[in-house]
Amino acid sequence: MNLKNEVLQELKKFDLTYNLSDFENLFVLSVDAKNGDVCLPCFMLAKQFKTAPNIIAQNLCDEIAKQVSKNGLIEKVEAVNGYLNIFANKEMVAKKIVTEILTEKQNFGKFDLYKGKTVVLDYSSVNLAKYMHIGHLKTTIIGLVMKNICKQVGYKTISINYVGDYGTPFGKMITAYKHWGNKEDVEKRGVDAVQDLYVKFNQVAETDESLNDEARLWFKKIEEGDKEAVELSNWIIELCRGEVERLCNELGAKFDSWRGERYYSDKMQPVIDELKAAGLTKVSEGATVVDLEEYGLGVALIQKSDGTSLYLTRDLAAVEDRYKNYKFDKAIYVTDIAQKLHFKQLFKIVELLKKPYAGKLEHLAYGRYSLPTGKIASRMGKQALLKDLLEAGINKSKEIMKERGTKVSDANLVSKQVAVGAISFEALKYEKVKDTVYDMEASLNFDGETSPYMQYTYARCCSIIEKANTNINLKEVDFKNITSAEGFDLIKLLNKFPQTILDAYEKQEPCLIVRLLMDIASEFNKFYTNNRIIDNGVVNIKYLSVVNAVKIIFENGFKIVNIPAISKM
RNA sequence: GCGCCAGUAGCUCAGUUGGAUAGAGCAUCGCCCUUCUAAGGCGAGGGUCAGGGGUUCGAAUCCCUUCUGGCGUACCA
Repeated sequence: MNLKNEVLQELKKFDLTYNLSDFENLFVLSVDAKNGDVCLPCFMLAKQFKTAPNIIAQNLCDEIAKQVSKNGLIEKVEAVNGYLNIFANKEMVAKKIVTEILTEKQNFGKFDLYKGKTVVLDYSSVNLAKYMHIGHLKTTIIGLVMKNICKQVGYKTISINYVGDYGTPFGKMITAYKHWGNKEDVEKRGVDAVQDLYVKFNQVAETDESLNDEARLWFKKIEEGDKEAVELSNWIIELCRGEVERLCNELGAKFDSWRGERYYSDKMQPVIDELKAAGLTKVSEGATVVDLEEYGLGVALIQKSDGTSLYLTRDLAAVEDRYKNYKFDKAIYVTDIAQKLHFKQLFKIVELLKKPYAGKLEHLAYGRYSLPTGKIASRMGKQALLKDLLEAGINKSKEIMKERGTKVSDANLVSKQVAVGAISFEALKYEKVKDTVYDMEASLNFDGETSPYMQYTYARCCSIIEKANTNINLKEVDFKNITSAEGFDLIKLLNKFPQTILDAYEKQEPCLIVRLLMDIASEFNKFYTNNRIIDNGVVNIKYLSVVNAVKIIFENGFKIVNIPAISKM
């Protein structure tokens, strides 16, 4: 239910000296339950009516108090410090919210606002020849969760892992292989060996600039279709691909398409021709560029002076292809904030070309990770790898279950679910734009505000419901005299779920959902400590209905934020 | 140099779009398992909201400015 709106509707029935319809947007949900459910700061009214705010609040309070009816939504009003605090009828509100949740179940918090529309999400998109590390976490998880959020508001979603299987990095790989690689070793150790070669390349290239020239030459050969170059790069990619696919699967990131950059290797010429025909290009220092200075976007490079393509060139070809395939209404690119200018340039060029998808492209940019020791980079070697984090999470969880003597049917599955939850949470817990120092130890601390805490709370709900083993007849549920501590505050939090989904969608901010779920977990644990749902074998139906509602919200919410719901842990 | 982003408790972060006494978790120190899962609950200490101006009934939030950090700024992605 929309508590604020319904309170406003109720207020309209009252006969008041001040016409409140002009001030509807001033009403807010109270932050603190002691100040009621909805409140009106009267300071703006004070200005308009040239009367002190506390007097206006008191006048309103007196008028409303005389008119509140026993069966109305508004139960009580108070005037405090220039605020009019409105207390809703707890019994009615609780009943309505719990009924809505238990009736709508998995559809609670679902919308069909964008029904019939398609959104394409480009996320994860990692370089196949390197290990996935903590720096790849946000794109993968935030992308996946944004997809879920888009689905939740009605979109048809297409998820694309636009993998890095092309470009200068592969020129580097071939160069390194030619200098220091050996076939057997690479075939045997796969991505491990490839990663070592990449590190070696960067070490040597620091002092020997000719190595980079060699790499660019190898990339030129790849692009020109040179047999050896193409075969070598394909070979490396196929050896490494499995590792990325496996990890994405483990994390629950499924993709509709794995079409990577390489696919566009022979589809860029039309794009370049089109840009030329539109008179947008010029040749500068031997390279083909689009000058975007007049828009404050610098110069966009389309073709290097050696004739090879760039990321931007491929992105132009890719977006054209995606529009042709999916006729999307919106496309979201989930990357690091460092690529901001790149996407601004891409979007501007698309606009200048007057493409039908101009204005439909969005860049969801997130802040970067660093390590306590400094920058994180694949060329530094194997640091903060996702596979290690996953493994450490599994071990930690197993250890705790062993200590606690928890008996679950499949300890391997549960510990993996805990680890996946912890990894998802790591990527989602803060506002996306924040730069984050990644501390493995801290992310494996399962006490306090963590994903295991939420999962554990959910397991508590399941355990109670199982033990109660009682069907709820909603008509018999009575919230008479319910207090804040008896679940009313908790119920009001549950009611925020649908609006939070919409906020998360509009702001592209998945952490809003995670934070609400965390607040619910915390409030539930208070509720759980203060009230006995089953007392001496007698089930309190009122409380049990709240537990069921909490369970539904967790299930709906967890599914969106990629945290597995575990019924026993 | 220019542009973008950030700066809140020892640490990591919230702060509902300008509202009431700035809140959580971690860490530290206490308390609570013969009753529904202690991965839990309760309590204590901890603050110049980076500094300085301004806007107004009212600012962590908006504007200006300085400082600090990150990123970008033509042949990487």
